[in-house]
Amino acid sequence: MARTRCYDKSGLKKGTWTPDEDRKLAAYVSKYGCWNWRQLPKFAGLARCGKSCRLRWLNYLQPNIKRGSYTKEEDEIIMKLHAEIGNKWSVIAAHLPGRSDNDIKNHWHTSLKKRSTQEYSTSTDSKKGSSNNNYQSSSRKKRRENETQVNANEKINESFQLSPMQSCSTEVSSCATIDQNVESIHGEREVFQEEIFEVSSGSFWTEPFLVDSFSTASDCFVPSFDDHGVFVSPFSPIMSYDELLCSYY
DNA sequence: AAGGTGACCAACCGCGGTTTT
DNA sequence: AAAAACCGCGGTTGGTCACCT
Repeated sequence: MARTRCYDKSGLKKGTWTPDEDRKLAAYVSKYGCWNWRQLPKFAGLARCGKSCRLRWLNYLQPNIKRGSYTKEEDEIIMKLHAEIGNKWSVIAAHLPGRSDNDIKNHWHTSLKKRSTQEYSTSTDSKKGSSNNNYQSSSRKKRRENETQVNANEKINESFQLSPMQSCSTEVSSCATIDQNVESIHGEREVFQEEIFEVSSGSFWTEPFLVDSFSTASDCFVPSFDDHGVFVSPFSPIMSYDELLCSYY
């Protein structure tokens, strides 16, 4: 499913994340936390925008993220909550541990929405006598045009039924077992040959960024500075490659 | 076998809200 | 108080796979 690689005007990479990028991001966030998404990619050695990093972390690299098919129970919860609160994916996600809002949103659009409209139409079509299935169009473009129309209609309906609810999406920073996530996503464990990332700017970040064995939550990092504004390093001395592998395995 | 279409999913974009300066 | 920076959310797009004709 590789998206074509491309770079935008400012040289930031777009498109599919590579295993290497995942490792860098996972390692960085697990070690230092996400104290500033916009700055993070620079220090993590990634040519990505902060938004992209945040999305990747929240949806795929975060510990305990659940991938794969939805259980019947999960489907029911989504259907029920969606009927109650509409497209509040982050709220719905909060009720489904391990599922990201993006994932739930995709799941809704690809399967639950159809089911939902089918159930709706079976309950009303006995009177109307015709199908309102919007997936009959012959081309993707037409289908999307139809979906846009459906969405507009849904919005009108939702505006009458939405109740205010606070977003409670969790900002992460549990830091365990990131490497397992990366591994499971890419289906392989690659030997790390380039674990030490030299960071180019500033006294703070001239410390090399070391991907170690992905430490625990307590290691999450909040930058601190001394009285002179000089960064106080949380880093331990650089490990040798052998030490690194030992700690990793 | 090849082309068309639907389904799925990863990722980008724009906007609004919140926090910081 | 205002502007800028940042964050999070929801909508949308585009690539790939699988199935059908």
